[in-house]
Amino acid sequence: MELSELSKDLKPISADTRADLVELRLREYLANKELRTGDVLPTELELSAALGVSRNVLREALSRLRMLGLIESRKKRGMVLTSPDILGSFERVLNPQLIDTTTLQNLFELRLVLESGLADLLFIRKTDENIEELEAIVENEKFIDDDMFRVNSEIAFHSKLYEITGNDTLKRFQVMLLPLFDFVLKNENRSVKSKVSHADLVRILKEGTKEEFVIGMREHLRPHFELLQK
Amino acid sequence: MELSELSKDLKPISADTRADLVELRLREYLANKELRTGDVLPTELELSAALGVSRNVLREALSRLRMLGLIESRKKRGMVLTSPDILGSFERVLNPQLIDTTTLQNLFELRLVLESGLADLLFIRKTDENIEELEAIVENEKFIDDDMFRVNSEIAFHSKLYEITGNDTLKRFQVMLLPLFDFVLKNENRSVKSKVSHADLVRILKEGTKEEFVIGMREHLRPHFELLQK
DNA sequence: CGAACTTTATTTGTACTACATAAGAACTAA
DNA sequence: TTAGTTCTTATGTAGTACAAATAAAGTTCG
Repeated sequence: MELSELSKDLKPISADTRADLVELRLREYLANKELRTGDVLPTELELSAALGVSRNVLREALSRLRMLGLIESRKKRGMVLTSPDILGSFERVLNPQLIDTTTLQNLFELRLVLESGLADLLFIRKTDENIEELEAIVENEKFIDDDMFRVNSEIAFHSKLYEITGNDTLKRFQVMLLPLFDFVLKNENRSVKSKVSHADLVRILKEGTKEEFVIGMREHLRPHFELLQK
Repeated sequence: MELSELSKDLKPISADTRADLVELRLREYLANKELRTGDVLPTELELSAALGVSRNVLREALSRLRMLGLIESRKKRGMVLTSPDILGSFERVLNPQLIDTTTLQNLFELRLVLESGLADLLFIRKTDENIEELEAIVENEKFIDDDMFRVNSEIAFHSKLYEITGNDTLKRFQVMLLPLFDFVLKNENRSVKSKVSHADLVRILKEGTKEEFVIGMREHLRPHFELLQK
């Protein structure tokens, strides 16, 4: 049984350190007090006194919040709340070597779900310029013979799709997931080709309907989904 | 201009503290040494000596890695690498009050993209039991008169869909996003009803084809997408 | 000899002190 | 009023000390 599966039934006994508790309390404090971006927090001395912990422990907790982008601290002025970078923390954790296989599988599925669902956003946000860029990528593919270049082009095409959505969060998310799927991409080229090519997708995006694109994209991704069914 | 937009062009000057640098170095260390789950790290004293910082600073950095779930530490034995909970850090940051409006919008779109793309996974993983549960939820909706209960049922239905995918990461992600969209759900009921109801979706899932479901789900979500187009 | 128990050594967890550094705030002088 | 200086305050960093837990070594007794 996978570790991630197991830990659902068998939660680790709460060996919480003071820093863990303080971090929790601080986040509760931020939420309950309904503090907003720009508001200033009490000083470290006040906080550590109120919480009954050493400044040391408090700072370990604050260090975490600082990493998450929840707070920034400036000398003399104190600490201020900031708008966190929601993907920043995610990025730090995406080490393929450490993520268990179940989660990797989940993320791969997640990517397929995302790409299947892009159609509507694409049709809302597409521009002539975007489509030309896609066409350029497809045009290049004709002359590619090398496997590595083919993978790169594969990535370029799908990346461009995300870009067209105009959704930066989505786009960043995709970029972060890319390195996780190196091994998948390597198998990809040897597996059966889709009936629907990149060129087909671009044509549909340019002249077809959303419905056609949804079907087309699903067909394009079909080989991946078939891998899942085993 | 939004803060998140601005900070792309105008990156904050690197006021990195020692803890920031140490955190970075440690993550590089983990990646470059190709350490894996279960491997043990040097002791705090060794690390702080090697990095040339006080144990204090080192511990602030370690505290971050511990929060991310990258490491766990046990007395006497030292620190061991662990498989991080990739969504745990995400969860800590999802404070609706702090997330800027652009990102909130992006996340809302992300949710729509996900639900549009669920079809394939649903058809791969659906079971008779699951469908019965969906039918039960839909059956209940008939007798609901209260707005709050309606919202809850709306949530229950869509949550169940995620559940059927059998993808825990996806499911957890959805649960985490829920509280962000309270305000959207409140408007939702007042907006135009979809032509495709929950009952329709269940029927398609039970007896129809994937293609029909994709179209149906898109139609069901249409009111939301129309809000985006403004 | 070996199993149960005790001691030791080591490593993390917490607290406290001290001082450096930056920067707002208050004050002073032209 | 303005420019410059000093004062004050809050964070950043270092170091020491000790508590707590526990793996490992050592000891006792059957």
